[in-house]
Amino acid sequence: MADRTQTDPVRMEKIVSLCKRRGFIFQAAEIYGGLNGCWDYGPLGAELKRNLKDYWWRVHVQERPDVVGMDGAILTHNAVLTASGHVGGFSDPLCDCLLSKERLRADQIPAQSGIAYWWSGASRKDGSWSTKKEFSMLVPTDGEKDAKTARKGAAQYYSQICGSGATAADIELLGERTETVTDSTRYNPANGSLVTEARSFNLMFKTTIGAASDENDPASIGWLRPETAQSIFCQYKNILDSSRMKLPFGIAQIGKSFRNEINPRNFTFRSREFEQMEIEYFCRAEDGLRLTDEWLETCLTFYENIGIPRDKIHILDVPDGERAFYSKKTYDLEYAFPFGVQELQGIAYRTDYDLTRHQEGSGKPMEYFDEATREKFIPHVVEPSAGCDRTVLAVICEAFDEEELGKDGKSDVRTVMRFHPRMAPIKAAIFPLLKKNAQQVRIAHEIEQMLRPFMNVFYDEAGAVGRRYRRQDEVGTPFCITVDFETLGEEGEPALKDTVTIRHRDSMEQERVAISDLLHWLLKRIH
RNA sequence: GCGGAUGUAGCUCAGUGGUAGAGCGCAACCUUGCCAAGGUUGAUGUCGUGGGUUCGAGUCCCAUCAUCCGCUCCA
Repeated sequence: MADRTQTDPVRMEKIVSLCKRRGFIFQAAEIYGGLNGCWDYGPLGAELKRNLKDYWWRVHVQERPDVVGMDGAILTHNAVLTASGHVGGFSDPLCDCLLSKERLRADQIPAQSGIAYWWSGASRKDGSWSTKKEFSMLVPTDGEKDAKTARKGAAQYYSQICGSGATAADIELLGERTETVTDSTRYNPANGSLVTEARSFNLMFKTTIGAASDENDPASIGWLRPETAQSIFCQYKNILDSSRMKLPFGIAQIGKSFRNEINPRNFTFRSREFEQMEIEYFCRAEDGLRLTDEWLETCLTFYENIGIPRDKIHILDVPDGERAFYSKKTYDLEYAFPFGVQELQGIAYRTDYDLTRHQEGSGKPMEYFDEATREKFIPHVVEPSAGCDRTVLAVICEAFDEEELGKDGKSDVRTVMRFHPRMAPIKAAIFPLLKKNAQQVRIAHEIEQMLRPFMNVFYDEAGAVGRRYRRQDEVGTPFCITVDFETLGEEGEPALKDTVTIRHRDSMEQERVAISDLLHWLLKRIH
């Protein structure tokens, strides 16, 4: 297995730079200094993302008789997320060690007893600095630390906050007192240092609903959904009743979700606002594990069909103990981004956990009645859940290539985005060989008008044709169509009249296609 | 959230407290007969933002925002 920690920051910088330069992805609110964790898609990025979503929807919903779609509200009822466990559990109490600065999960600090040494402050022995900030070190009853170690730790702490390069030896501790503590979770077990007050980081965006809303009134609390899944579970019964679906069947949704990430990082990979492509596939309990494996295969095929080869996807069979407690099986599909191997998608067998929670929370029955077996039960669910923006980023990273084309000793690097044609933002570019040739220009425009209703195309006549090819390479246009002198029938074989040159992005090779065949020729390749 | 680094034209980056720069890109015209970098002309900057020091700040100081790296986190 490849080294999971291997990174290539230079490559990533080039990708980010190209994304901005060519209009794929910009930082949100850039002119105001940027908004942390938010990104905007430019003209080409919007096309790319739309191509991904459209293809996903076509393959997973429209081409399958057993999956239907929905589009749920982003604003979410407080009760929904209370029942799902998000309101109570979607936050972690965190605190920081004052001495080592490491971050700790407050609920994972063991209770310790012993003598706590407190200081009311400290000063530098040369008198150049002093503080009245309190600090404490614990000497546990059963530990190896003693008062001397505690004082040493305190001196180290104060020397750090002194900020003028003082060492622990330069510091004088003030106002020492001791206190017996029992079962305290306020001290870092690793070094005995006091930790900061636990702060709860709720990862959900809270809001209030209604003009006379009161944020203390539970009835007016609303949330931006942290995942699309919950609206599927909430509407499961309505969809079942209105669509006449029979188990096993799935409900798919593409839409925005929001998480107030503590630390957005890695370009669009971890954003505060992101789009998900999720399916909840409902089934009988005995089919859950088998269907999880089937969905794994379906998803791998999907990635292959958008230009991410199977061998680039790492399949992580999440082991016992690392899965969510309700999940009997989870696969994480990971991709080797230039910033490391990271999760693209999860496929989780979630049992009947979610529907059961909502049955309890709402008091409404979530059961399914199986006519064949005369059984009534809450269906189990397999959840293939993919990050849309992450997948766009993976498609971009996978497509990015720099090809060495140097000749005659001159170096020439061709930057080319090798998008799968069905993902490419621009499907074909149309050029007249010479913009001075009115006939070529006219025919090129006619071809543009002919193709435009069916696909995104781009007309260009500026500069030498070679330069135009290269410009299209950089945005990943798979086909360039050139109207030349053969098209006009003025030169070459008469058979070439009304044909055009098609130049392939990846191989740079050319072939001739009749104008009358063009539309069919292209549709076959971009579908 | 902590620590480190960075922030100057669309991009990549120079810039010693004293007039804002280069290469590429972009626009127009010329040239161009199929794979970039030929010619002429041109546009583009509150030097991330806000304070401060100074006669004078892109440069020094403080704060803040953002990005990257390392921690941490990622139900």
